[in-house]
Amino acid sequence: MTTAATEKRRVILDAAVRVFARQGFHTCRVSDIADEAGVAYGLVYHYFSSKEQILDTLFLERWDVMLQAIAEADASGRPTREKLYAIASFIIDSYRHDPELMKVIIVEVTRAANTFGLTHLDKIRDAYAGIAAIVARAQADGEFRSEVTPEFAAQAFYGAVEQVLTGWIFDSVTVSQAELDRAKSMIVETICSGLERRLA
Amino acid sequence: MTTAATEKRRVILDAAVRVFARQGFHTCRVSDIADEAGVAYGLVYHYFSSKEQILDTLFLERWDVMLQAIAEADASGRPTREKLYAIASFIIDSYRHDPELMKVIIVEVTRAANTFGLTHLDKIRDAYAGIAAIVARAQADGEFRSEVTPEFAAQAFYGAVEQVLTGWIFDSVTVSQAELDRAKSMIVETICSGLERRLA
Amino acid sequence: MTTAATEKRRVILDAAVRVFARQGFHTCRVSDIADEAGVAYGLVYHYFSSKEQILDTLFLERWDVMLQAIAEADASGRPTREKLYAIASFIIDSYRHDPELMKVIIVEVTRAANTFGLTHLDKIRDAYAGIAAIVARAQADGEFRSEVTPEFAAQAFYGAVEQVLTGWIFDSVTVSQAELDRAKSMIVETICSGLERRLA
Amino acid sequence: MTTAATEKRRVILDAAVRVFARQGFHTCRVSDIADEAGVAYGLVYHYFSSKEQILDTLFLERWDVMLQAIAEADASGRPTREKLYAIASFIIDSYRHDPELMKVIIVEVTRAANTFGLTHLDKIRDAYAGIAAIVARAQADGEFRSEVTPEFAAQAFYGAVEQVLTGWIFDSVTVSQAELDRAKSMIVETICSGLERRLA
DNA sequence: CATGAATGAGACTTCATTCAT
DNA sequence: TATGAATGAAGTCTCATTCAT
Repeated sequence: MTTAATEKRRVILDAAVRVFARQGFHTCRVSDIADEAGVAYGLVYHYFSSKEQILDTLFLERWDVMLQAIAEADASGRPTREKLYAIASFIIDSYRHDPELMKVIIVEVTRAANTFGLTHLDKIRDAYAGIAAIVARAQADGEFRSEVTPEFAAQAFYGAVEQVLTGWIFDSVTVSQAELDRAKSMIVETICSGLERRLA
Repeated sequence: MTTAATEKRRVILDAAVRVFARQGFHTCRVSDIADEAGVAYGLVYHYFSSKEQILDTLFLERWDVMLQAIAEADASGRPTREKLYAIASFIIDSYRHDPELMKVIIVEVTRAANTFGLTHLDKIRDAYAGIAAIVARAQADGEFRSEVTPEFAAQAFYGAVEQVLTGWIFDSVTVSQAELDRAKSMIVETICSGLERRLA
Repeated sequence: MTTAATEKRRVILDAAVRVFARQGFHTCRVSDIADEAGVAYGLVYHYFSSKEQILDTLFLERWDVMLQAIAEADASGRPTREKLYAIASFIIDSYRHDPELMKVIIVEVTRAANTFGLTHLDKIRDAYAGIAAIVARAQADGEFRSEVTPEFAAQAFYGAVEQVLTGWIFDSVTVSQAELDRAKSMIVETICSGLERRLA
Repeated sequence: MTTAATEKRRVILDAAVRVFARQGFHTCRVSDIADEAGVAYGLVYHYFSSKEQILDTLFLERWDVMLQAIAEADASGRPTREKLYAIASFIIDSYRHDPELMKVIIVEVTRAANTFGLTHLDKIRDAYAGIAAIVARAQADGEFRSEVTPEFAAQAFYGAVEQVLTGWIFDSVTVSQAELDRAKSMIVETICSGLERRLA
């Protein structure tokens, strides 16, 4: 595989992000992707075996980076708030860096698990599990109270992040850096305050 | 319109819930709905103008009841925790009462706003706005601190509820009454504790 | 069959004329006719066995009157120009009296013989034959020259009349009485002058 | 677009002529065209956006040639009878050369303007206008008398031609060259004699 | 690697007609 | 006579995928 070949593959993937973001996975045609990429129809099938595999690729590329970010946060010895702040930051910064890709991943994959055939459910749950692990450790350390399960805490945290992103995605307005940072703080502040052990 | 006529319409709607829940809106065929309902193909089009309109009808029927529940919670003079508990209860009890319908509404509508053409975005936002109003009132009363916006608070609350439901939906296991009640408590406890003003 | 029953039948036929004229036979639905007539769907099938039979009825009702007018013109002892003038008059006056009915007969039947399954071809040809008979008699009398066949002469005459009507039908403007009369004269003058024996 | 590609498009068009002529536009299915052409169903939609567009294409291809023939007749300095003879010849020779195509154009388009949505009305009228222009010139030159309008003259002429063709089309017998030529003469002789100024 | 013509199964929707009341 | 709910066959168009060049 030459470099040129690899580049075409990338061109198609990038075009697919724009097309999926604009028209939605189900509504767009493979030819729309080819057109957007400026390549011939058949070339898409040279690099990918199906339309779905393109979405798979886009999702996995990004999600694996996120799983890694969660793992790193967990492994760092920092305070729990900082760990969760790092994760919220990673996701929100991903949105800032490539809002179309995040729109596709959230709208077409994580929020559409049913339609997508439950293919990526395990991968998605890996993220919740990673967050839950951080919470469990905080509970073990007495930092977080144990009245809620780590699984629920992860759902609340991730649910808040995704809900905020979803709002931005469908508002179709550009979000300022300040707003992005404000959101990170609000999420961590609210959820962590809700989870922390209260002093007597 | 006779009673019999109305009943057939209902039979079709109920069948559609089961089919949408089982196969997904995009994947199922109109004939699947007709078969499930035990009526002729064409009768579906006698009562509904398209497959999409069936989903619209199911969503609006239920969502309007929920908007009403939110409005009632807001109007009640009860403490904020109780208001939010009432809302979480309403949604979770809806799930217990008819998990398939809730699956359809969440998976095919509220979490699929893009695919669905943004048709119901305003309706969906009405719910967030109703919750935000409750939070805003609590902040005005000094009960909740003002560091987070009511809009974010609503997103965090609703996001947590939906995330929990989504978990159940894709676990495809029956959830016990105790688990349902536990979830209500955890959601309200976590989010409200996160939002309440702390004593000095 | 009571009078009331007969009247409903007529109401449906009259409604069908308007609907066929407005939407075309192929494009309209039987329900459109029922709606236009203000009767229930099924009643149309009480009086007529099919949509096509309604058109058949409308056509035959009118066409038989025209065949009679042609026969009467032929039987009258008047000069040939007057015979043909009577026929052109009959057709054009039919248009003035009920343009929608004539539109339906011409557009959906006489000019659409193929689509309509050739059902009425013989009836239509009866009209040509009647006109041809008049021409043949004029040729036999030495009034018309014999260089053209009576069949062709009938085609030229009827073709001119229908073409003029078709023009009005698709102009969708109201035609004044003067224009109608002018057309009668032009048709007879042109065709008869073209057919008459020239003096040496 | 390679030559092979273009050829398949032509194959489909030619097959459509046969199918439309045999079964009628409304009665035939797109699959009939594909079968007749010996190509896959979808290929029809690769080259044409709808069944109607196939008919459009067939009509416009031929009609534009006819408009050109009319324009050339008008532009030639020849006597009016020769101009009109050229036009009648063109149309009748078109029928001899490809009776199925002419059947389709006349039955499904020019005589079915209503059904066809009036799409081509302007194009059709261009032909009448071209003939009317020839008549108007003859009137201005004193060759034709001015008692009839050029528009009517064009209708009478074209109406006669189309009526003759329609007769052949529905007779479904092969017409000899002699009959074709005879028809040309009769049309021109009759209409022109009817239009010409008479000597005092 | 690159092209885009060719394939054909599949789904929605329409609507003439029937029939129970 | 009158109603309109119920039926289901039929047809257009879409589009993912394949394949010859």
